[in-house]
Amino acid sequence: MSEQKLPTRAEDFNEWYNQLVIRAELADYAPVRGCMIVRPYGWALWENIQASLDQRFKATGHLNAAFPLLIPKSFLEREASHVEGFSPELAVVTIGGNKELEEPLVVRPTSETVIGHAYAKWIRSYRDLPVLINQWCSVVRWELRTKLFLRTLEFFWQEGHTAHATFEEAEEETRRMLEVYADFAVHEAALPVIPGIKSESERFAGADRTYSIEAMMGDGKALQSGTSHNLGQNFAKAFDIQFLDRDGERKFCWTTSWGLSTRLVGAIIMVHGDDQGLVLPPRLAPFQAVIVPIHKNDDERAQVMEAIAGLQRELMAAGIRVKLDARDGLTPGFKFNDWEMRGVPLRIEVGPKDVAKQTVALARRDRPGKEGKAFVARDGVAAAVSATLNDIQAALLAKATAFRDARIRDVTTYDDFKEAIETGFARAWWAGDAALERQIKEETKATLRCIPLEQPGATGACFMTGRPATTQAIFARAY
RNA sequence: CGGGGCGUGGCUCAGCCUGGUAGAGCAUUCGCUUUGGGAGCGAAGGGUCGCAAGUUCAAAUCUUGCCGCCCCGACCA
Repeated sequence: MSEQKLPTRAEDFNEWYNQLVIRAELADYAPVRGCMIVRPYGWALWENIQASLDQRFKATGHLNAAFPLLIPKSFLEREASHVEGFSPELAVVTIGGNKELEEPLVVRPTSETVIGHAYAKWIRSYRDLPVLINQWCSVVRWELRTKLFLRTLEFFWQEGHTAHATFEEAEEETRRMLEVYADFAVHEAALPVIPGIKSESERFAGADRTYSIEAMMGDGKALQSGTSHNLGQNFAKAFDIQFLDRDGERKFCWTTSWGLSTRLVGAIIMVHGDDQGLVLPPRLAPFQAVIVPIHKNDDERAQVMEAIAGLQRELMAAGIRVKLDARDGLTPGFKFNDWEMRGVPLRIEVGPKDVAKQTVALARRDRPGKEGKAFVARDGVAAAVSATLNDIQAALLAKATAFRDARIRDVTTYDDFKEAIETGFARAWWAGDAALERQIKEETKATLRCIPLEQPGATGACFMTGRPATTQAIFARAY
């Protein structure tokens, strides 16, 4: 339950976020630094994200499996850049059953290695390929600075791991899953995202190519919201994943991995939330509509609750996730604020006047105050609710897209660039290298988020080097 | 690891400077009145003051050490 106002986003975006996560009851701090307890409301949101993604994974031919939490430390060391990338943030188990272990075990920071080990055993022939497996799990990375949902020591995600006979197939898979993420982000989470490829310096440790979807948060900063890696033959060589091809030759597989985490919950909060609290996209909201009964005495209460019972049945039958707030002793006003904090897309008020007039009041979360409130006929209300939820879903995407586009600036000079990243993304022709990226980062805190897949097609002069460039890149400060 | 802040009922905090019976608001429980935008009154329960040592007749308060958490920076999904 929430009793006071949040800081506004303009006042202190960071504090707004921290308080909102706690007060909307999405998550809480755990007894261990940097760890998070995902509360039922937050988990319900994650479950909807899972269901929606899982269905897409299955539709593209993937199966779920479960690989172990503990991995021999030596596994991590087999792929040179992988160990270099992850060793600083490993949690290592050295004692088991009171005895020092012969070989330390790491708590998985990601599962390429242990899955690579399994694939080496399972894959014999080109007929075994492709292998398309996903797992839902949590992983641990010993981060220095943490923040609920965005960066915690343990986080929940899915990681897909596939093996293919050719580079082209692996690349196709990598791009397909990036497309799945983008489609999910746009159509389910109402997050406009920019799919693109990472520069060498931002690449996953052990990948040949890393793709990501980048979203703009409500403060103009970027959040990498899903990644897809073409691992080439790096892990196949490290774990000896070979197959006998049609031509009778033994060859190394081409593997991919792709992941999307509970960080996406953070994206939803920071993109759609407003000064009243959370705003959830209807397609993912644990409750799409909340019914608030209004009554002054027992008579009214009986009437109203009876009307609501029928209403609730009808909405549920129409497939709408509806919550009845029958809590005693709280005023309607309190409940309005409470559910606004928790981001329920649509509020349905039912009072004595509604019962008498055969109406209900619908209040849209995305349009505060009277503007978003409408009285509709009780008859056919399920259709009206469904239509309104669709409207809200579309409105959230449109609003977020407009916000983002207004804050992407095409820049041609470093000065313009510095100005652009104060409020959003800078887009520019780019022909620089890793050293220049590092310099830009040191001077401005902005990083190369991605080189968007969608390019204007022309050429231009790199905004830093002046050299001819064939692609534009997106730069921003990022979470 | 650097900088900042904070540890006192479930939560937010006051009290500490200047040592002397542990406080407030919110929450909880009960009662009555309320209920279309964060209700009111009355009563009640609830605290090893982060841990340890020291100073003192006496420590939430002073001293020293330790631990933990949050925020900002470097590193990262």
